[in-house]
Amino acid sequence: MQNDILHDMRHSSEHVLAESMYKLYPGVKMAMGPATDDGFYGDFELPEGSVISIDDLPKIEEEMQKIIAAKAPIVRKEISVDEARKLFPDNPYKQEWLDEIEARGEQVSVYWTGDSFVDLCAGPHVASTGDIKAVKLLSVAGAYWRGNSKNKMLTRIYGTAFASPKELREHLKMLEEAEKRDHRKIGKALELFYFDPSAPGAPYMLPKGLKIINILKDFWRQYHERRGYQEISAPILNNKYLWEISGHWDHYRENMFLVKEDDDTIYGLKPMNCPNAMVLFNLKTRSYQDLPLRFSDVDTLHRNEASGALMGLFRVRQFQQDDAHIFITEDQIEEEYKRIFDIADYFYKVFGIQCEFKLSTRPDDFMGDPKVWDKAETILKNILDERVGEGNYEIKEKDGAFYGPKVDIHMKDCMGREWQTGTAQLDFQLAGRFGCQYADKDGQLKTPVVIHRVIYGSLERFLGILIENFAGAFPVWIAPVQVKVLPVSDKHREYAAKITEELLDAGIRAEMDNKSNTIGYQIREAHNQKIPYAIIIGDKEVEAGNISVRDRKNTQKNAIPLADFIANVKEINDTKSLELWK
RNA sequence: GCCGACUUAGCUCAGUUGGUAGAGCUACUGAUUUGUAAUCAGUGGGUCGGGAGUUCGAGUCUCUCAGUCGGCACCA
Repeated sequence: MQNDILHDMRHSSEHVLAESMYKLYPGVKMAMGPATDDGFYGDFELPEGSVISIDDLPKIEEEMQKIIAAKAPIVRKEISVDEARKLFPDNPYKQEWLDEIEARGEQVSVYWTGDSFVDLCAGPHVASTGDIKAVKLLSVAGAYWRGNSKNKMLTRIYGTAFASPKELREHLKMLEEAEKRDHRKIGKALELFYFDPSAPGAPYMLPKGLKIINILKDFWRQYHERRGYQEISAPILNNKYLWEISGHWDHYRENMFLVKEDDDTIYGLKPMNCPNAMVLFNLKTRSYQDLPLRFSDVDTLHRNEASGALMGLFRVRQFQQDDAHIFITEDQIEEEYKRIFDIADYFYKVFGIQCEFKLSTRPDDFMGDPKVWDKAETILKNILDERVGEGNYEIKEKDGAFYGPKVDIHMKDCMGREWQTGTAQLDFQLAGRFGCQYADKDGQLKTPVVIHRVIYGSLERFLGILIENFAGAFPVWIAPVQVKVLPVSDKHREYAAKITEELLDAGIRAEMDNKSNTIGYQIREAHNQKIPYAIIIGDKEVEAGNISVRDRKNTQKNAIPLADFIANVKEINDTKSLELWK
């Protein structure tokens, strides 16, 4: 933890919150509550019939301020389990904690706030409630006891605390600013995509949003074809029996959209592309000399995600992955992973977006040969150590899929929430289930290993990430409209139209409005739409036969030849530069 | 799916303790022909997410369904 005192203050704030809750809601049961990276929360079971909403927070905060103003000492006491049990006679949550502490044979510690409040807690804390300098409650949510949906849902109150009111204000201001980058807001303002209540979780792509998706796809396609990937396309609907073979019917059916043709015939909308890639592998007899065999595809997938899980473009029910399934021998794992990392390195460098790598290792319910698993995990670790650096990536122990270990890439949204984008998963099982085989050098038929991999993750989610990272001001090569041509008055329209045509002929995405608005209005619009360049055409430009450019960062270049501008945009575009000028 | 909240013109939002809806922008029309972040005037446009109920009367209260938002759970 970077700042221990801040962390302690937040933890103590949580105790003050709990004490306030006991005062305001007699009968409430405090379950638990920690400090987090940017605040704290407390989970409570409210008395029968009570509800807390965000409107109740000021009242609770007021109570907290009283406790803070009293400068009550916060004191640690180590006591026996029996003593502790007597302190929380009516609280099943604390009793459950105590059961576990007792089972582990650990020392019980409690923290007293003055003599009015006590909580079971390992600490540490600040010395006095007076040390809490600035505290604010932020939101109310539901949360399952111990994170298990089979348990009772508790009421969680989120808050944060800072070393000074100024820092708290700055933090709140920062949150406010971050919200403006929300891809759902920008997507609406820039007319990129739309969600209709008739299709929850399934985005409509508007012309500009689709333009971006297509640019991402073109880039992906071109880059992968050059690196030995062969693109395929496969059915969206497959008969149930295919999903039985793949195992999805047993393990993923509740997340699949099913289509019933008649009582005996059920089809499933594909939630993943893998089974179809297996079908195509089996189309003919494969040789070891065919491997690695790389099938890529961007088919549309459907997953019936829980309604509460949906979130803009980040969590959808219909999406496209920049998918690929690579068939390899066990000996080719290292080499192929390196190739995938080469691609991933380049992609993420191009977009200039921060990402984090995570390695997920063998779970308890794994399938296959543990020796093969160990070898594969070692290979992945070594590659990550080399590429990302030892300690610079997270190892999620036992978090791999039952069929193989995986490397995931995560990116953050405007509010700091993490989303998985890329992933490269080893699969020792699927090819076997489909009876995929290749003839090896020795003439023996062997089952290939499969790598499932995506770089963007889903195009929809990646678009969301791009929007939030650039706040809608996309790099030139991605911008749906790169240049807006603005005539000062109607008499300049003819020349402006000619300029627009020349830009379009040069392969630059340019447009001009048919409406006659003042130049000030047009500049404001172009700026609000985050269009990289606005070309201004007035008397001077018509006379001199040149153009004036104002970019979205308000850099102005007057009276420059159109050819020079075209050359600039082309170079910025071709090099995928994040700058506006070369 | 679970907990809480929200859903008013194309968009962003106002609508006091229930008495049959307002603003700005957009759109349309007219005038203006404009030199760097919104030219002026006029005209349209909602029955207040859907349904049911309470009431003499509901955008405003209750129930229900849907969607959305913040979390939780889920995330092959």
